[in-house]
Amino acid sequence: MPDHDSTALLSRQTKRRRVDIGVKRTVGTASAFFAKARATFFSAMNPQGSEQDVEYSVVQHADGEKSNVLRKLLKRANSYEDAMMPFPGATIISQLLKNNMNKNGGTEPSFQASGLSSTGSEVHQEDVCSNSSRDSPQECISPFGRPTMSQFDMDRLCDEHLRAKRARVENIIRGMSHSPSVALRGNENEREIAPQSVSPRESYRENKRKQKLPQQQQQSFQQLVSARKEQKREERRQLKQQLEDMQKQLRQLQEKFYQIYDSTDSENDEDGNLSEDSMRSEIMDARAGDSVGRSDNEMSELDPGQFIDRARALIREQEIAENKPKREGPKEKEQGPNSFHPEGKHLAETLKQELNTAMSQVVDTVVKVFSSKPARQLPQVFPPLQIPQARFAVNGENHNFHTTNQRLQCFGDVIIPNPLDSFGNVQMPNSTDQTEALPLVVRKNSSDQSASAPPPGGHHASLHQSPLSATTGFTTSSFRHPFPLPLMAYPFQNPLGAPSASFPGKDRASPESLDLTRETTSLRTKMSAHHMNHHPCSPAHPPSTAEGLSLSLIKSECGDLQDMSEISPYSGSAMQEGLSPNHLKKAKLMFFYTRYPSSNMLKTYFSDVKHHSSRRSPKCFANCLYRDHSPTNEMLPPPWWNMTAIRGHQHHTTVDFNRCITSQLIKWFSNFREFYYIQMEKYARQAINDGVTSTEELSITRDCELYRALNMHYNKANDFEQVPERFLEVAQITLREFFNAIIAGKDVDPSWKKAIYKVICKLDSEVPEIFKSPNCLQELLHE
DNA sequence: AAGGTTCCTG
DNA sequence: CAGGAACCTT
Repeated sequence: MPDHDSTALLSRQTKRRRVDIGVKRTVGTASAFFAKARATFFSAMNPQGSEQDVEYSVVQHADGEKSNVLRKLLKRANSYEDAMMPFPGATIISQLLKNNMNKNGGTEPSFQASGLSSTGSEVHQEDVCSNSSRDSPQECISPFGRPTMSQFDMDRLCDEHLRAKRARVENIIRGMSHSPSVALRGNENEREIAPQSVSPRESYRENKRKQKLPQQQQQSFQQLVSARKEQKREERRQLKQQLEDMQKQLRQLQEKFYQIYDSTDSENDEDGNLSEDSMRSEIMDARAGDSVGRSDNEMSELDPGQFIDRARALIREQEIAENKPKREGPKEKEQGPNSFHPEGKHLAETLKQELNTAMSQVVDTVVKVFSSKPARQLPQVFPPLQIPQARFAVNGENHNFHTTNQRLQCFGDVIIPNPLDSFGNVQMPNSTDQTEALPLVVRKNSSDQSASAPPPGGHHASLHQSPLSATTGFTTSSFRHPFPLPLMAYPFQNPLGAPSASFPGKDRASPESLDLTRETTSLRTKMSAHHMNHHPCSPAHPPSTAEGLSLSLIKSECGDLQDMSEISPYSGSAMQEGLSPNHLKKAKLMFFYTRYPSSNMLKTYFSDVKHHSSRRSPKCFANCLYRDHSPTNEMLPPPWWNMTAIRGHQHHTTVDFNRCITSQLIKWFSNFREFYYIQMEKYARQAINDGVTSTEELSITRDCELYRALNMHYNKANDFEQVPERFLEVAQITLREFFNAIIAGKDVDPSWKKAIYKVICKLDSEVPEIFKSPNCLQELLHE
């Protein structure tokens, strides 16, 4: 119970001028570094970044133009020449931006036309902003406002966005390059951005927050990042080498291709061959380095389902195009190529084979490079690489989606052009050049869900239809695969995923997913900590892998059978090993009686919860453990404080889990109060705005708006019909307190609400005995 | 030091 | 709703 003694309260009110009021505390070193690392990785690791820029017609427009994967590959060969050759000594970033400029130049300021832009630029922008501070947007903007001695100054066509992008990217890089060996930029621009203007306000804020630990983390992060960078450079060299070889091959193929196409072209001009015309123009476009922002836009705005459909259509079209380069009638389709252009068909076959072989090599090599790297190298900064592969496996197993051929085509046609499109957020940052097929995998699932009925009896079906009573089949299989849950959970807005990894875009808003959000998110806790209890590391994880996994990943990826079986809507009769959604519901109903339950009270009323286990997230658990065992009593564990540490201290878990589960209940009530008071303040102010002058006019009835809002929150299904009258009284008192305080102008005091809290906490009423029963929910809701 | 509370953020 | 940080009380 909070101390609401008046003197103490006074001192609290005066002393506790919280420095964090209205202040965004972004000492989130981990996330900042993660973001930086992501950015750097992208720019440094990705010569393909330039490829993105020059990879144009990912998907053809709706005007009927035929698509041809081969053409794109050929164009990419051109692109490499365009991108790499003219700037042998330029930095990657410079090339990247140069390409952007070329593409955007002269036309509209199409922000989305470039590979770095569309979603990518947003990512970068976000990163930079969050690196500094969200409260001072000037910091993000300031570099651009200054006169920049850009090496592209001469180019009048360069618009603001491009300079901004450049500055942002380089700003990120600068932040990363603590090691002198990584000099990714060196022109005058950096010097201008370099002195990071730290506003007094921000430095004040920064000083207020603890810095010790972030520094610790920074050091290890820096070491890891720089080590990683070296590896990446080496890999990049190798990959570049390969790509150059590929370029040569492709160029040769391209020449052959042109010859054939030109000959057939001249023979068939009378047909007004669309595909050939468009192809020629496309080639011209590619050579001119024009922007094809439109197709990029189309891509980025495609639904996952549409995306897949598009990709498939492309594949079909490509095959058709290759089978009948002459655009025969349907009847002659079969024999046409043979009879009229056996040579053409032969060449097409040869080209296909060679391309497939070449692409296979590239894919294999890339995958091999990454799979050979142990995930533990960069546990925190770079999440493990096994994930994409696991997803591959799951995908191949469940859907048999990609033949090698198709995968190659996806690789070449869809993914490479924009690896950081809207799905870039989902993927592991370090997998940009390796997990190309991932977006398709994920989208495949989503498209299955959204576009068509769920596969009968499939995992999706069971989870989708009855997520709270999932079958054993689901859970066992989920246990077999280390990382199935995000895939499974995708239809629910990836509820099990890390918050930062939510899928952007339209596919989030299906009604079902909205309905399920609340439940599923509350399941997150269950799905995680418990797994650690019984399967500290699933057998599929060698220890090194588990260590490499960030806690959040483990949290989101692991589930197990008991978790799922306990999610039954009417559980609560059996001894729970943690807090279930029903406990949440119960707690909410209890809030109608008590706003400030003591921890002892919570323990007695949630006696059916085994307090030796916890649904608390592994991270919390880890933090608890760390707090207990840290010599310095730091509140947060360093990066190395991970699964190993947890496993090493399993015997301490009883106490820790106990504490954690209680504090989770406490946290729930804290959250309830927060909502409650926010509503009160809101309605009090609204009443004032509505001209209410006397508290007498403020009353709370069961059909007033405020009550409905509260009831909606704590009794969503409205299946608890015994909301006590006392709650209405307390709510009315609270509302009037807020009203009076605001009228009196007390809300200028930062801690003006404390006085109200003091009043309200005395108004708790006794919680009925029935709430002590493990079956209280049934009894309460079904009488 | 530990537990609890609030504020803020995602 | 959870995580995290700061602050308060005991």
